[in-house]
Amino acid sequence: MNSVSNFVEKLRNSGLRPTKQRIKICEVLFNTDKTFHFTINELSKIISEKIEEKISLATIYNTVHAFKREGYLKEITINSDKSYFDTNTSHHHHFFDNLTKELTDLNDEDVEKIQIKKSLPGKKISSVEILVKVENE
Amino acid sequence: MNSVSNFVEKLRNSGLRPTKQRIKICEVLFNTDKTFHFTINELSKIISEKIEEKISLATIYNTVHAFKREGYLKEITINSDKSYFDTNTSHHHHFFDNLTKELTDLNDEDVEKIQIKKSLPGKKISSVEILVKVENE
DNA sequence: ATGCTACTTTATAATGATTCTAAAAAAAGT
DNA sequence: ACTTTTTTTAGAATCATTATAAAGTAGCAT
Ligand SMILES: [Mn+2]
Ligand SMILES: [Mn+2]
Ligand SMILES: [Zn+2]
Ligand SMILES: [Zn+2]
Repeated sequence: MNSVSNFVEKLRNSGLRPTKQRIKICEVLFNTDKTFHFTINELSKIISEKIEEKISLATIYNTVHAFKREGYLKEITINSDKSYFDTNTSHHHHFFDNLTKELTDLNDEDVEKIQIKKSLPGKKISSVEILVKVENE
Repeated sequence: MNSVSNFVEKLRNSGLRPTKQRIKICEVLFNTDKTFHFTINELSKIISEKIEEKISLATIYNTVHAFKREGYLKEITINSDKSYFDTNTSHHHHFFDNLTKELTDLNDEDVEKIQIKKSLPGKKISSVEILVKVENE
């Protein structure tokens, strides 16, 4: 489904030249039918496991941030400890299990339409995101 | 409204003895009718401006975290850059203006009841929080 | 293809928030 | 007053992230 030409397009759109390292990063991020959540460190580990040559952290940070800027990745903020990224770029929400530290998608359709009855003068809403924290029953 | 005896109670409930430094921190946090949002660094600055003697960062961190643990403060996570705390401990949501970095309360009553139509097996919801990002009109 | 230039990668250093440490100070207990 | 426990504090350690600057590579024009 996602092939090198697709990665090249994503990189170019993000203002990045398609280098060997960046293509490798794309393979990990986009060469799957399932979307997933990751931290930069996890991504770095996945890359070093799957790939013979190592990619420096600086390159990974730069590439991930460029993709985020362009909208090919979303950043999810749960707590101040860690920054999570998401390859699911559709508008959606999250469950977070504080015990297992697991993030689960909560699709927009799975939430009754949210009505905000307050507004701020001179401001308009640019996004509404819900974080549902869960615990064991 | 909030006086020293009230601060002493909050400290004791949080497992802390009422020392001079901790009472000063309470005065900044709780000796006001308005609730507010702050970062630890901002709190540290406010304290050093309002008070002759200086309180070490370690003491401020420890005290704030003890209050959070006990529920006298809430932590609000907007992005991974900074950790915000909130003296408003009622269940509520937030507006965040990414330009001004300003946080504004959005009361529970100002949001139409949220219905989550999906559930995770073996898990129950412990909190639902909404973050509304705003931008200039 | 060759060379020129701009972009990229990388190792390493810097930064900044938070936490840890251990010694001095303060408070509590006897 | 003396002893023990708790607290404060300065400074060190840690850890994620960002910056730097030198060496490598890609794109483009000859
Ligand atoms: Mn924290
Ligand atoms: Mn970021
Ligand atoms: Zn997601
Ligand atoms: Zn608030």
